[in-house]
Amino acid sequence: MLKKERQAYIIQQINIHNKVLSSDLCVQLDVSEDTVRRDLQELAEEGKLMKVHGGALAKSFHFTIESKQVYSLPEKKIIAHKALDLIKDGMLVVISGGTTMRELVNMLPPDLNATFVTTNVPIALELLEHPNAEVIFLGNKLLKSAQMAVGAEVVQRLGQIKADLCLLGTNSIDLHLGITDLEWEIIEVKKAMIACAQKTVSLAISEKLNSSQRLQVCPLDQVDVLITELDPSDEKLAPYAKRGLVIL
Amino acid sequence: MLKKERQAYIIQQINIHNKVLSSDLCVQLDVSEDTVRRDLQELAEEGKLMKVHGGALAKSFHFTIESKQVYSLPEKKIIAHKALDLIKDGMLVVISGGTTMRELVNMLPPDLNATFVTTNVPIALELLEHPNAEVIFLGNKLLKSAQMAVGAEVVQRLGQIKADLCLLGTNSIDLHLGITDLEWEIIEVKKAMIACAQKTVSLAISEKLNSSQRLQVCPLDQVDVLITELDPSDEKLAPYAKRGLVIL
DNA sequence: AAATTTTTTGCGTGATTATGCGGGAACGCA
DNA sequence: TGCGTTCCCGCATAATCACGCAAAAAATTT
Repeated sequence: MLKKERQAYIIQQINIHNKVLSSDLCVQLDVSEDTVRRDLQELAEEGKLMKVHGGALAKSFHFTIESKQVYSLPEKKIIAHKALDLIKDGMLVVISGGTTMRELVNMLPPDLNATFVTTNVPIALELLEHPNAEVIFLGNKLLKSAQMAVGAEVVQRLGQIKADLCLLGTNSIDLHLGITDLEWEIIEVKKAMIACAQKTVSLAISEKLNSSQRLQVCPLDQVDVLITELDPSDEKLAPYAKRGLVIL
Repeated sequence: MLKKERQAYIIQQINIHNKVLSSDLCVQLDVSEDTVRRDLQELAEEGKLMKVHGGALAKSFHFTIESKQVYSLPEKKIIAHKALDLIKDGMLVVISGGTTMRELVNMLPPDLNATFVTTNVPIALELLEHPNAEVIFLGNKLLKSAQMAVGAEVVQRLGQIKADLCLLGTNSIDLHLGITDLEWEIIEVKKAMIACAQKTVSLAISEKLNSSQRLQVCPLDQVDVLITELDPSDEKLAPYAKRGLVIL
C-alpha cells in the first residue's frame, strides 16, 4: 500500500467519522504506529485535519465559541421574535429566565402594555428598561446558580395569580419525559408557573429537543406551544406536533 | 473517546444547559471524576467555562451589570470601605439601593457569611455574585425609577424581619428634617427597613449633608451611625456627632 | 543492470501525556 | 457540630509520542 493511498484512506475515515484513532488506523492499514503518526502529522501540516493525542479530529471540529457572547444568539433571536406575537396588550405574563428570555424582553415593542411576573433577577432588570411594562417580582430566597427566587413563598404566591401566558425557558424537552431540569428548587417554581397560566409556551433552541435531565417539570401534554428556531414544518418537530403541541 | 471529544461534549452541554455536574459527566462520559475535574479545570483555564464546586457553569450565565460611570466613585469607595467593618459573620443585614451600596457589596470579603435582605434589583444581582452571602429579595411590584420593589406587601414582609443592621443609601440628610427622600413609595419601604433593624446606618457623600427633600423617611434620632467620605473629626460632621450619631 | 541516492518504514529507548486510585483536606448542607 | 460529597495531591500505570538509527523500498543516476 502506497503512502498516498494510506493518507487518502485516513482522510476518508475522518470525513466519515469526524475522528480517527492512531491505534485503529495502524491495524486497518497494517503499518506501525509510527507510520500512522507520521501520516497524521503530515496531513495536519497540510491543514487537512487536526491532530490530537491518540489520533486526529476533523478540522471542522472547532468548538472555540467565544464565551463572552451568548451561545447561539441568532437562534435565540429568532425564537424570541416568534414569541413576541403571543404577547398582547393587557396580558398578564409569567416569564422564567435564561438568555432567550432576555432577548425576548429586549425586543418587546415599546408601546406594549402588559404586566410581567418573574422570579428571575436579570430578567426583572431587563424588564425595568421597558417604558410601559409593569413588572412584578416574586421574591424570596435567591438561588445563586439560577439567579432567581425560589422556595415555598414564591410557589404560594404564584398560586394566587391567574396569568394569561407562561413563557418558559426550557433546558431540556423530550417526547416521553416532557420538560426536565436539574435542580429541585427550580422545578418547584416552574411547576407553579405552569399551573397558574392558561397557556404554557416552551422556548427552546433545537439542540435541546430530545434531551433530558434528572427531574421532571411537567409532562408534554401540559405544554401548549413549542417555539424553536426551526421552521414549523421541520421534521424534527413532527413528533411534537403529533402530540398536540402548537409549533411556531 | 478522545480527550478533546470529551471536552467538546462538555462545552456543548454547558452551552445547552448552562451548567453541568461533575457527577453527571463522569457517568455520561464513562470516565472517573478526576478526569472530568481535570477537563473542567483545563476548560476553565482557557476561559470557556466557570468551574464551581460540583461542576461548572456557563461563563455567559454571569451577567455583570454594565458598570456605568458612577458619579463620585472614589468617595463612594471610601464610604463603602468604612461600612464593611459593621458587617459581621452571621448577621442579617437589610440593605437599600444606590451606587454606594453597589460598591459596598462589591467589596464584601469573600469569606463573609451573612444574610442580606434587599428590595433593589441591581443590588440583588450584585449580591448574587458573592460566594457565601445568602440573598433574600422582597419582591412585589417594581418601581422603574428606583429599580426596587415597593408597596404594602414589601412593607409588611419587612415588618416580619428582625435584622441586625440596616444600611441606608441616603439622598438627603439634615439636622432638623433627618433623612428625606422624594417618592412616597420609596419612603414607605425605607421606613419599614429602619423599623425592622436594631441599628440603622446612613451612608451619604458629604454633598448630601444638610440637604433635604420633600418627604421625611425618619428623624435624625433614629439613625445610629453616619458614614461619609470625610474624616470623622471633620467640622462638618460635628453637629451630627453632637446629636448622638456615631460618625465613621 | 549495477550503483547510488532518496524516501519510507519499523524498532528501540526514553520522554510525555492521560487516566485512575488512595488518602487526607476542604467544602456544603442539615 | 457532624456527615457525606467534592476537591486536591502524589503516585502508579499504561498509552502515546518523539528522536535517532538502520534496514528496506523506491527512485535516480551511471
